[in-house]
Amino acid sequence: MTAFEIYRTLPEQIAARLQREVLSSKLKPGDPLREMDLSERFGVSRGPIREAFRQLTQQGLLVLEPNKGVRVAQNPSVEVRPLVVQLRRKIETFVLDSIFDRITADDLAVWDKILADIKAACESSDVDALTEHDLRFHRAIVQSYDDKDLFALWQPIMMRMLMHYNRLDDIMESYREHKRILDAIHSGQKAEAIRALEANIQ
Amino acid sequence: MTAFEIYRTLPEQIAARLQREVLSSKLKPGDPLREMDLSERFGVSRGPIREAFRQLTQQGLLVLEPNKGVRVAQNPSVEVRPLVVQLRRKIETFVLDSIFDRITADDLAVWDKILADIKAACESSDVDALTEHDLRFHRAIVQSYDDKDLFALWQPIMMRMLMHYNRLDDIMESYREHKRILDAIHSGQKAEAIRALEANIQ
DNA sequence: CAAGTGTCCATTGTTGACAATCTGCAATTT
DNA sequence: AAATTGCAGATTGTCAACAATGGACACTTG
Repeated sequence: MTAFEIYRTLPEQIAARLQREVLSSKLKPGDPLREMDLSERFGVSRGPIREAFRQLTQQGLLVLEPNKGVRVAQNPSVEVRPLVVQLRRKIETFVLDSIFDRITADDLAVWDKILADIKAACESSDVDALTEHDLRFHRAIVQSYDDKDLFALWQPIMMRMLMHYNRLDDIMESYREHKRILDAIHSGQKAEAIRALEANIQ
Repeated sequence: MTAFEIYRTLPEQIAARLQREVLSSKLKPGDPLREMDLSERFGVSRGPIREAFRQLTQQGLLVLEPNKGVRVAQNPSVEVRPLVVQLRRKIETFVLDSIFDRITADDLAVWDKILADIKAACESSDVDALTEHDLRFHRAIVQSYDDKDLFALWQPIMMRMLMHYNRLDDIMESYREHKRILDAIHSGQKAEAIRALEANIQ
């Protein structure tokens, strides 16, 4: 189902696990995370846990208060959310516009595969899986630009949009939106692809 | 000269010191930072150093490679820089537009004080001081919106624009640009203030 | 009884020792 | 001679013990 991913370091593995739990609302905004609990759970000392906390804080999923520990971040305020949407649109459309003529068959094959995962998640109404593959889809596009700075700026914006993913009444609509993007790319319609991408980001 | 700032934690103090050295190009892109060197220099163990590294990595000033340590980040690519400028404009104009009618006399007094520091830096052609006060100026505006998410998204964008601050031939122009912003705010001209702010961000 | 003070306990902050990993160079092999 | 392997030193990764901090609750004090 999900592509096998390699994590080089212990903290990365731990951060990935915790990321899932936050994005799937298994961990809810405001929930405290205690270093010792997690060090027992993962069978490591507190050092790697702290490093994982650092990574997730950078992504905006956790907030850190000195001497008080970390908590799951609150959702962005309703006032700021429209701005976050605009920022993400600017970045992702910049990427798609820039790379459009350099997209390879390999790129598309990967994206098609992720689209299939999105479809499967939608058909089984698995919201958590949809969130995960939605993230994979857009991350794959952004990373195709291959610029560390761009990715570093995009990631915390994306994370803030993914927290509590419940925009759609009809979950299948998410599949259709992503399919429109890839269909347009397949047929070389740049403007239409960008339009479909923007429509998906809201 | 510079307002006294309180840092709650050891890593914050260390991060602030290193931030200055990166922004003033005392530390240059690609320079490696070794944990043990810094732990000796600051008289602390490696733990707080690592935490400081984490904060600066989040800001985009350092890049971390597992098992290889951290280096000073490279400047953003010329292709990405225009996008970074647009993102920063979107955020700061959003803030100014949102808070304009709620700006207090206290806010303005603080901003005027920073403007005076900018003026002094320009008059003495102190580029490092100008960078510092330029950062303080815009940070003060963004923080007046009082939203953690907004600030967290803005900071790494700002940092990437500040690395190697050498946009201007005439350094005094920086003072004039900031003065135009505050003049417009003082006289209640919102549209003009936003225009001046956008002109300053490039 | 309200406001302030002190103590205890849970939790994070810091440290130094040890383990794992990477880099550069020299010895070896083909 | 070119490529590969195997050390040795430098550097980061991990750990467990100890110190410092913050919050809750009981206690004093007016």
